[in-house]
Amino acid sequence: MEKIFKNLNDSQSAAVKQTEGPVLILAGAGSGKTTTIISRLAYLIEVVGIPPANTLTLTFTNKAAREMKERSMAMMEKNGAYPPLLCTFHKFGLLFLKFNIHRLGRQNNFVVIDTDDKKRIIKKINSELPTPLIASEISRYKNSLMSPDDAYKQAELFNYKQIAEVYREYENHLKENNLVDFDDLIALTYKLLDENPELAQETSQKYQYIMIDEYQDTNELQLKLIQKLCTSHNNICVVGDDDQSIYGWRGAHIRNIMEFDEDFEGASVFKLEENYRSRAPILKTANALIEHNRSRLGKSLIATRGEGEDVAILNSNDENEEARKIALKIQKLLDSGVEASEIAILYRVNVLSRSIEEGLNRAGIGYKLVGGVRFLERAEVKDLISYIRVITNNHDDFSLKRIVNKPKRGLGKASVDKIELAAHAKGSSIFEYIKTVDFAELEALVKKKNATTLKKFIADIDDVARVAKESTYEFIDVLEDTFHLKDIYVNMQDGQERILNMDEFYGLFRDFIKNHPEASLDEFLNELTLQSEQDQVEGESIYMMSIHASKGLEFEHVFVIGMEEGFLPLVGDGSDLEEERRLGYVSFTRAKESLTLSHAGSRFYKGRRSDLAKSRFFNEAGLCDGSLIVEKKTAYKKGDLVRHKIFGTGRVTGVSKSGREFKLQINFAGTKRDILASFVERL
DNA sequence: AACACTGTCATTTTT
DNA sequence: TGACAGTGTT
Repeated sequence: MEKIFKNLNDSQSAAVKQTEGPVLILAGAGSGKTTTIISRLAYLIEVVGIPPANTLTLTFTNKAAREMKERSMAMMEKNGAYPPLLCTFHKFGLLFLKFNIHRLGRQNNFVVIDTDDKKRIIKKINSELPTPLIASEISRYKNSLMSPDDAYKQAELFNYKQIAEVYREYENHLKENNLVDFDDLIALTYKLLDENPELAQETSQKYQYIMIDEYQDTNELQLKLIQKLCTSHNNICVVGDDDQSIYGWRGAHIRNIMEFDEDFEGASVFKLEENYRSRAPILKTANALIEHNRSRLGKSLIATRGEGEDVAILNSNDENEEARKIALKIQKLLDSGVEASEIAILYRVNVLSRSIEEGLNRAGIGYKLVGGVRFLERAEVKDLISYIRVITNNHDDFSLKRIVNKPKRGLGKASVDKIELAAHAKGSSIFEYIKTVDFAELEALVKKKNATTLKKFIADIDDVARVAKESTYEFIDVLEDTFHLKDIYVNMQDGQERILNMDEFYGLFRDFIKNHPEASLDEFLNELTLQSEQDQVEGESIYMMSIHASKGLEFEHVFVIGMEEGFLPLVGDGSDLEEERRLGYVSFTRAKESLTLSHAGSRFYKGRRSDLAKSRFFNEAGLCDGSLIVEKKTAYKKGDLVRHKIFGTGRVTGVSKSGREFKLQINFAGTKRDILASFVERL
C-alpha cells in the first residue's frame, strides 16, 4: 500500500483511490499519467482486492501496452495467477472475436488483414476510383456502423453509390474468405455486444473495472464499445489530455473527452497539472500557446523543476542556414557532455528532415530517423509474410501473385493473368487450379517451361506446408532452404540491409514459436498484423521525427523546425487551427531542459523556392520576436452552420470582435441573434 | 520481361 | 524535388 502511494502527489493519489463510478483524469503533459494509471491498477488489485482477470486496461499502441504491463507488474507484489488484461483496443477485439465470432455465423480461425491487403482487395473490385479514397470511405462507414445498404441509400453522388457497391463486394469477399480488417476488430465486437444483450451483460460483468489510456484519441465507435462494456457497472476510468489531441484527422473525437460527463453520468474529474518534465520557461511558452484554443477544458501546467534557460529562437534565411545553425548548436551540446539520445529535432512535415539531414551529415553528427518505412512494410519482409500466408491459406491469390515470381522464375504479368483467368473460370483459386489441372492444359496456356516451373512451385509450397504442420520451429529454415529467398538480394546495392531485415524477421518468428510452442502459423500472422514496428531505442545518435511520432516521448533538448505559416500551422483543406496549436503544444512539452524554435525565411519545397512568414505561434506563445503580428482569427466565418444549446441550428451571417471573444451574428431559422462564439458548436 | 520515359502529386499514422 | 504509377520501347 505504501509502495503504491509513495511516489504519488495528492491529486494523483485521489484519482487512484476513486475506484467506483466514472472517473476522468485530465493528465497534462509530463504530469505522471502512466504512473497514475498503473498505480490505480495496482491499487484495485492489491488493496481493493479485485481479481486481476476482472480488470481491463486499453491503450492505442502496443508500445504503450507493453510499457504499462512491465511497469505494473514491477509494482505489484503478488503476481496473481492471472495477469490483468492490458492491451490495445484491437487486440481486445481480436480476443473477443476469437470466442464470439461464431454468433455471426463465422469461424474463429479468421485472418486479420492489414491496410495493404485491404487496398489490394479494393483495387481488384474497382480500379477506376482512387483506391485510397475508397479504403478510407469504407473505414468511415464501418466506424459509423453503416452497412453497405445504408451507405448506398445515403449516397447522393454517383461516385458514392459506386463506392457503396465496392463496399458491398468488399464485405462479401471478407466473409467468403473468412477475413477481418482492422475496423472489423472493433466494429464486429460492438455489433455482437449490441445485438446480444445477454452477451453484453456477461462481458461487462467479467470486466468490472475498465481503464482507457489516451482517451482524447478515441473515436465515436470506440466510445460506443466502451459504453457497452460498462453496461452493468459504469466503473470506467479514462485518462487523457484534451490539449494533446492530435489525431482528429483520423477520426479521433475530441468531444469524447470534452463531454465525458455527459456520456457517463456522475463522473469525478481529477486534474493532474503538476509537470515533472520541463523547466519553467518551456511550460510558460507552452501554456501561453495553448491558451489560444477555444475548445478545451482548461488547465495549465505548473512547473516543479524550477527555472531554466529561456526558449531560444533561431532565425535563418533559408533551410541551409537553419541546418548549419542547428548542427552547430547540437555539436556544442554534445561537446558539453549531453547524451546524443537526449536531443531531438521535431517537425510537422516529414520532408523537412531532408535539409537538416544534410547539415548533420556535413557536421558529422549521427542521427536516427524515426518513422519512414516500417519494418513490416519493407518489401522483403512483406514477401516473406506472403509466403507464409500462401502456406497457411492456399487460396490467398493476392499473396500468391506477389511471390510467384520472387525469386524471378521467368513468369511475367501476362502469364499470371492467363492463369488467374483460367482459375476463375473454374471457380477455384490460382493455387488449386495449378495443382489440379492437367500438365497439358497448363502447357497450352503458358508454354512448357513456365508450366514446369509452376507445378514445381506448387509442389514446393505443399512440401513446406507439410513441415509447418509437423514442426513450426523447423519450418522457417525449410522455407529459406526451399526457396532461397535471401539470394534475391545478394547482388543488389542495398542487399545486405535487406538480408539483415529478413534475418530479423526469421528471428521474430523463432521468438514467437518459443513463446507460443503450440501456436499455428495463422496465429503468428494475426499477431504480426496487429504489431507495429518494434521501436528501436537507445543509441549514440540524436533523434529526428515528426511531432506526431514524438507524442509520449521526452528529451532534454528539443529543436522544433519549420515554425512558419504553412508548415506549423500547416494549412490545407482538412486542417484545423486548434489541432495545429495542439501540435505546437505537444512539441514544446517534449523538452526537459531546453527548447529551440527555428524559422526560415524561405524553403525549397515541392520543386520551387517559396517565401515563408514566421509562424503566428511565436506571437501566441508570448515570444514576440520579430515584427510580424498575426491577428487572432476566429474559428468561424460567414456561412458556417452552428448549433446553440437553446436556439438550435443556425447559420453565421457575420463575425465581429467583442473584447477577447468573437461575437457571431447567427440566423436561427429567420431569427437573428448575436451570440458569443464559445456558446455554439460548429456543425 | 525488363527497362526507360512521362506525367502527376504532394500532411500527420496506428491497428 | 523526387516518389510513384502508368505507358511505351526493346
